[in-house]
Amino acid sequence: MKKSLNESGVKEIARRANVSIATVDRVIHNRTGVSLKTRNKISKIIEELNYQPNLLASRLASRKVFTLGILIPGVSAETVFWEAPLKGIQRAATEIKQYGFMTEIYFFDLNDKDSFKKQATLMLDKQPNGVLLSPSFLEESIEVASICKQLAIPYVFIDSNIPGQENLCYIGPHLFKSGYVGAKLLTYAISNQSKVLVVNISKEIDNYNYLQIEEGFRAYFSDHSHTHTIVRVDIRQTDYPSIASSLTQVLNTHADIEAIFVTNSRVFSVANFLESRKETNITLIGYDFLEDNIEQLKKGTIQFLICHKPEEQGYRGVMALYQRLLGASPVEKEYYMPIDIIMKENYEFYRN
Amino acid sequence: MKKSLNESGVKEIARRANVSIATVDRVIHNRTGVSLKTRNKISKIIEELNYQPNLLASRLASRKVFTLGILIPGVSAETVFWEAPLKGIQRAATEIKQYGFMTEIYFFDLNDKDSFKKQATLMLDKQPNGVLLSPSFLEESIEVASICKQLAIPYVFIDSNIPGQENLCYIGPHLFKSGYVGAKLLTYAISNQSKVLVVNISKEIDNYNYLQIEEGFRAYFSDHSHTHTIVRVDIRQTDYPSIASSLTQVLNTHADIEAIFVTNSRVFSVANFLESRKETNITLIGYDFLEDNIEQLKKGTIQFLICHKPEEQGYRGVMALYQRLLGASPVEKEYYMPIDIIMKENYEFYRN
DNA sequence: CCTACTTTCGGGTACGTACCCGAATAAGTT
DNA sequence: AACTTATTCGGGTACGTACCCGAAAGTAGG
Repeated sequence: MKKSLNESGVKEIARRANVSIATVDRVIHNRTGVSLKTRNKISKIIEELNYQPNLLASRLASRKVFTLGILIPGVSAETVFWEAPLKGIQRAATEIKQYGFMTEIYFFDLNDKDSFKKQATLMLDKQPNGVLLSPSFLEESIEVASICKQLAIPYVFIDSNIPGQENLCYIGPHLFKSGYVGAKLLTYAISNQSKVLVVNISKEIDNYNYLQIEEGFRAYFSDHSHTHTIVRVDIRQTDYPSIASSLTQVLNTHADIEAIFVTNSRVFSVANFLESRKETNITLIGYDFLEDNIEQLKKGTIQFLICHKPEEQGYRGVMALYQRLLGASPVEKEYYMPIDIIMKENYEFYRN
Repeated sequence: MKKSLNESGVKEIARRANVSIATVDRVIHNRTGVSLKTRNKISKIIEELNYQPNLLASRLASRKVFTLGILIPGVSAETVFWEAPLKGIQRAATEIKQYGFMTEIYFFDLNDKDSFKKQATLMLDKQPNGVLLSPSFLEESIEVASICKQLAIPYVFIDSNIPGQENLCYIGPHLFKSGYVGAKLLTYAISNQSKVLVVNISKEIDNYNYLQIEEGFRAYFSDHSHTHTIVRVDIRQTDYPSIASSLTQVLNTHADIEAIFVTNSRVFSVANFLESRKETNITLIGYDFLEDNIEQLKKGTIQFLICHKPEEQGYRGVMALYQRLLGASPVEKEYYMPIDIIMKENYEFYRN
């Protein structure tokens, strides 16, 4: 079994144009040193042959190493979520390593703007060939973006987006629609004219995300001539005692709450709370495929989890840069992740 | 930016073992012509260095061409479903083409056992290096499997499985659980003690699949001390008039049906029927992300679609063979697809 | 017309692996 | 011991592209 003779390829182009391989190569990489006349002739032949460079040979021959800078939140007890994107990033990293891609990951603290700035500087100082970041802090992220733009470094946002930037692409959820779906799921479990509670647990940060989700959530009710009452509570401390005390207060004031929608992955805390209070009649919906959440899903304390494939976000983010730098195929500007619905009955087959 | 000097690689191994590159190569591909002593020495060094061959160089240098034989149902008005796996297969095919993989697709008629046999023979006569098939016909598929086994050709099942075969892997849904999920979704929309209808529309074939789904569906109700009545109907003709007449009859006999569960992708026909009858109070659930189904989902005639990522099934099926033949990484024996839930509110982000 | 410099181009080697061919050595035979 | 045959091994080229280096051709200034 032999490979079919390669009819296209630099060699063939060179033959047809009566020039050397080196000259063809110059045209392909539009380097200098080719007269306009030959350049045109060669370009035309390339066009005709619909030449596709052999990526294998190309990467093998090239001594160039591409460096990718990744800027994401570090994983802590409070940010378990970021385990998944990290895993995806690492998977992509090993995959493209043999193609000469080096990946450097910089972790920042989600509770500390300065750490973001610091890590960003560290990253950019290395002048990477591509950047992937989670734009958790609006202003600071825009600054990173503008520096990248200046240095002609393509950059990709994951998990949350900043519209209007010239990023290579965004890979993450459509938060508004996601909240919308959450509301829809809620309505399956509650009666008319009932009271629902929206819970946001986070340390003031990243409530940019939160706002869009809640907006979508509320939009569903207003789109469907709602007869429900929406109560909301913000919990700024992420430790369990704080959460418990806040929730106790709310549930005491509103004894008739039928359902709770938690806007991020900390649903399990709320679930723990409900469990301890032996509240079995409250429907609970939240976000993300975390171990703690799945545990409560299995027990039935949580009814639905919404998930946006965080691991795939990380993976695709890296691969988008890879594609771009190799120029293999164009990159979609906005890659919205599916809004996946996870229940007790289908969680075991879910791929994060 | 230069690539870091390659510390591992055949050259380094050869240097350390005091042999030539050719000899190292012989050991790596366990070819003959190496004395046991040198073979062991080299093996040990390979172990120590944790040598990973450079796939790029390997594929480039190899003149070998791998052929993959694909055996799946052809796409027709009745089997639109198979568009998706086909698309995935083609995507994978173009991706691995530059690595020297040729893909040949053989289509058979889902209503014609003989066409399956015929296409299978055509495929196997070419002695492909790997086989991907949808084992739609039990006996005939087992025969294909045994021939492959004999010829030492790895083979992969997609969409439905035949347990106990020595296939490289299975890629597809867990049908029982899928039916289970369907039942769960139904219960969100119906009242207690109501009557539900299970509809199976297919020409006698592939009811192997159907049985598992219905089993799961029923299991949910019995697991949850059901108070529901389940009516079922088999429709052996897939044209609309036949479906309409069957359904008319059923709905006339059972006027109090609250929900319908269709066991495959032909839900849209049922939806059309309900629409024409102006039945807006019946909950409808079915399978697959087809254009016709989405249309009815948007209109609200269908409440839920369950989907198992058919396109990804095709893609992954091919890639499993690719991985195996290149020996890059081991292949999971059973790759169950997620059981995805699609509603009006999240369909636009779904990736098939 | 000669020298100095710029532009345009081709030869050739390298990337890491696959594999052919023939040489050297070992084993067996008369 | 001489010769045949089998076994073991190394040299070297090829895969398709990248890129270095130096040669040839063209341009300008005197």
